[in-house]
Amino acid sequence: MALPAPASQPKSICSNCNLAELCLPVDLTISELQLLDELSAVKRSFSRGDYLYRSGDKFRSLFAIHSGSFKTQILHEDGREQVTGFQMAGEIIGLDAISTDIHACEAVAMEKSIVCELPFNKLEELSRVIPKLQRHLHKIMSREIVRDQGIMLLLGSMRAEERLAAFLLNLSQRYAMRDLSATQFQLSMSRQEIGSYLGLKLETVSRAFSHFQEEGIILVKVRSVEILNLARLQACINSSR
Amino acid sequence: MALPAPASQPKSICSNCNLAELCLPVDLTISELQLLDELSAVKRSFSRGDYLYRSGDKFRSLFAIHSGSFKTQILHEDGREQVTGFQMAGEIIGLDAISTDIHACEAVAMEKSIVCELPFNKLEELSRVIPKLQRHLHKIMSREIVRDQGIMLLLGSMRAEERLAAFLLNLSQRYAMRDLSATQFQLSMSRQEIGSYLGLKLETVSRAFSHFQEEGIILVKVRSVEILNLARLQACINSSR
DNA sequence: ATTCTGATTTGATATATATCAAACAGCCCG
DNA sequence: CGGGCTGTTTGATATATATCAAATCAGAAT
Repeated sequence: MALPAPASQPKSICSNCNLAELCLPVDLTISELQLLDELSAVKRSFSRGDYLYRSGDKFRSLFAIHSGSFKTQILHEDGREQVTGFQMAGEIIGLDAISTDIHACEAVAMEKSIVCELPFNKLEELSRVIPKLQRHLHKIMSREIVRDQGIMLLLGSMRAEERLAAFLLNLSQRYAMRDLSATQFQLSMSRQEIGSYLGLKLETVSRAFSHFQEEGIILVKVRSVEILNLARLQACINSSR
Repeated sequence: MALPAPASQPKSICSNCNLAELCLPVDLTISELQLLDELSAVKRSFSRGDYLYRSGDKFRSLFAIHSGSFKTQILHEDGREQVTGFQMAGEIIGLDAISTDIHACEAVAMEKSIVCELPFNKLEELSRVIPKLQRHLHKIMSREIVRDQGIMLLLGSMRAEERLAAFLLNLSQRYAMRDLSATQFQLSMSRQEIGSYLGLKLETVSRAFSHFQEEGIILVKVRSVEILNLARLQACINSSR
């Protein structure tokens, strides 16, 4: 596969956000839910371009994206930057910071977004008391590891068009999971950002889009994409080198 | 940076292995240590080429590498494979499987190796009782996420020689951490495996080695490497494109 | 020591992607 | 409504890496 896609679904931990199945953690008892309220997650909102956190910031909380979307990126001294992911509603970010208590990357809002702050200390306390929450947290972290390894596969062994196909299919699945159209959507990121994520230059991304359109696989007009033939997009990924 | 290297040190959880500071978890009280013994981690040994687990295997345990080393790799349907890491003594593998209860990648011994099996259920139970262990486990998972993102940066934005330099420096640091020479070591992996890890073909890896040698930065004779000039190797990584 | 096998190095060439450059389109703001 | 800005597309060309091929080397088995 590659970009193995949020395997089942990106359940988050944010109890008081109303994303239903997406955001509520598995099946907890009433008393467990009451405990969860202790998290009393603060909500904060962000506009396009706002930083949720920056590289070097002290770590205190994980963040559940309530609405909108973010990108995470690493900066290298010499100005190079690498987008490491695009996160959408129901997903958790900030996991990288647990390791050193300092944020290793930065998170930038791609559009108007609302985020629940989940103080990590409380999360740890609660997950000592609620085994289901503990397991949930572990799964979320592990899922991130699997996702990252999928991207390593993509970057290490796929060619440009395969990468773009994998990217589009991944978006498609994630939209579907949120009961949005799997075949028609708006991209919230630029060609340049897609390129950074996929390890390609923006011109290469643009050419790959154009080529898919010539082939009748997608319809693309700048930021709006329609997938005409999911199967052929899938097939792209298996063309190997 | 890139390949940010096990930030502080790869402390593991395996209480009854005697790797001293590497393998013992932080500072626990006597009673906590006694609890840890409940893990009663079984030790298993492996020869070069043996599988510790395969993709698709049911997940039960994490594994602490007691001695020797492993590689982990993902297989793609069409035969492509991507080495996702080389792990050495004191490091924990299997984290990717927590997500789905199924191993997402496979782990193969690179040499004679001994491994402590850490049943994950017990680990979760214990970490509910020993907050330090809980935190430790979270840090290990987070460290893996940071490591993976470093590799994404490497694969997404570095050229061949930079990648090899980053790889050698990462090995160097990890050997140093284990009180082995930071400048002279044997590679346990082939050019082909290095290539897979770095997203390059084996010939490209070989040429990069040769070029570093011509430049007087390293001395390389097939599997044995001596770094003559750490600073210049560092400098390679910042040459950007 | 000798042969065999697979890994590594090195060279010649092909190819995918980057780079440079220009035209074009969408959009904000006066 | 018309600049001007920024992002996108497209073309021409350069370049890094892959591919193909052959020679060499190292280590294992005999």
